[in-house]
Amino acid sequence: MVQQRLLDIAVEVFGQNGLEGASTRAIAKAAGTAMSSITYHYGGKEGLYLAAADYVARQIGDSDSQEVRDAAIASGDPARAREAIRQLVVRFIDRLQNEHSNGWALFIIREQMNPTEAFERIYAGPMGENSRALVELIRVATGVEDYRVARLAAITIFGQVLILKAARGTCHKVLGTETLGPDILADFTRRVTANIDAILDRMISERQEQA
Amino acid sequence: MVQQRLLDIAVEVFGQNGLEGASTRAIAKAAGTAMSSITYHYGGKEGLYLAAADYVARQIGDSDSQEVRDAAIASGDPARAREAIRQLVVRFIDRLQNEHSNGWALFIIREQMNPTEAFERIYAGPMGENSRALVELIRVATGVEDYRVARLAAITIFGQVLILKAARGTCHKVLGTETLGPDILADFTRRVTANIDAILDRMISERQEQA
DNA sequence: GTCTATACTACGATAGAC
DNA sequence: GTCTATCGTAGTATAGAC
Repeated sequence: MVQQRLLDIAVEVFGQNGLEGASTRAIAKAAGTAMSSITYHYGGKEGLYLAAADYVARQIGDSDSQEVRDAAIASGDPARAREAIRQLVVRFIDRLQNEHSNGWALFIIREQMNPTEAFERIYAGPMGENSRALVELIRVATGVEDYRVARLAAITIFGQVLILKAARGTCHKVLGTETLGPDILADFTRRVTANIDAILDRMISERQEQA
Repeated sequence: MVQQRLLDIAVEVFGQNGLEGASTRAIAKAAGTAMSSITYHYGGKEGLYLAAADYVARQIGDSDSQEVRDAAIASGDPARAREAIRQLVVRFIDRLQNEHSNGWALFIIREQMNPTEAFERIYAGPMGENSRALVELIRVATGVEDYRVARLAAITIFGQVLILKAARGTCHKVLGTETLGPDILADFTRRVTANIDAILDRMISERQEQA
């Protein structure tokens, strides 16, 4: 299907070059169609960009772990919540490792530099749900009720994972490797999950001190 | 001076729109000069881009804390190293809060998406020194000798700070605010420094368990 | 629906006046 | 050194054939 091919390639090219850096000619050619089909199907470059954003928003979804998360939140059990956080993060790292991730990951990061309506659409989907779920899981796991505290913690946890894509160059330089192989990524995952454990424990201590 | 104005604006515009998204016409106009002066002084758009990268590389420098770091590393004192890490991170957050930071911060993040020689130049300067210093400080603070462990920890620490700029849109959404005011940033700084303490403690435990 | 033609705009580079 | 004028190229959009 032409539209599907256009979307796949659009996410890739927009993610790599941005809205202005990408050319509709190149996208159409890579999709094996004429440039005017972009106008026909999406009304133009910006329409394709927004459609690509919607497509990305859908791709982020991860129905498997959603049930685990919701159940953990509903249970109110700190141990289950902590395990759900770990699972959420590990799955996210795995998906970032996937070859297809470069497209949508860069698309999202790039979009946040000059936010347009595309980001609103992306965040309106599973990405926003994941964020809110992470905050709730942190509250359950630590007993911290203050939303601001939980939200800030969620951001620092998310940042530890995101840097793999957002500052890939720095990661390569620091690690002294050209590529991030499976062994390094396994160590990285261990580091992040251990960090999360340490942070959650610290938050519990903070809460108890305050009381 | 024309060249200085050109560099300042180039960093801003390239950071916001990227190499291909930016137009030399717009940069020249904002700098109050003719477009051909870019050709004259820098040989063209790419020359200006590289010059802007060098300019960014210089701006990152922070001679004040450099001495503190080097002294802490040389001392071999875990407590001093830990304090130096905290100072390094706090200063970095402060500088990210600065209004001028949007230019160079986005410039660097964007450059890492499609790395060119510009990133090599930036990393060859204070940015690389800071990275290496952070790794060494972590080794001193925790007693961990394995470089890979220290490097991975450095990346996760850096990521917690970087997300403020790399995923600003998500931060705003999660926190439910349009801007990150000083009070939120103060809480954020407290969260990150507490996280670092917790992570370093955890690393020390890991080392002792392994022994 | 899809492609080819073409119109129109904006870009970067360059030449030349001063 | 700095500006104006101009060229060639590449971009998006659009009209019209099929």
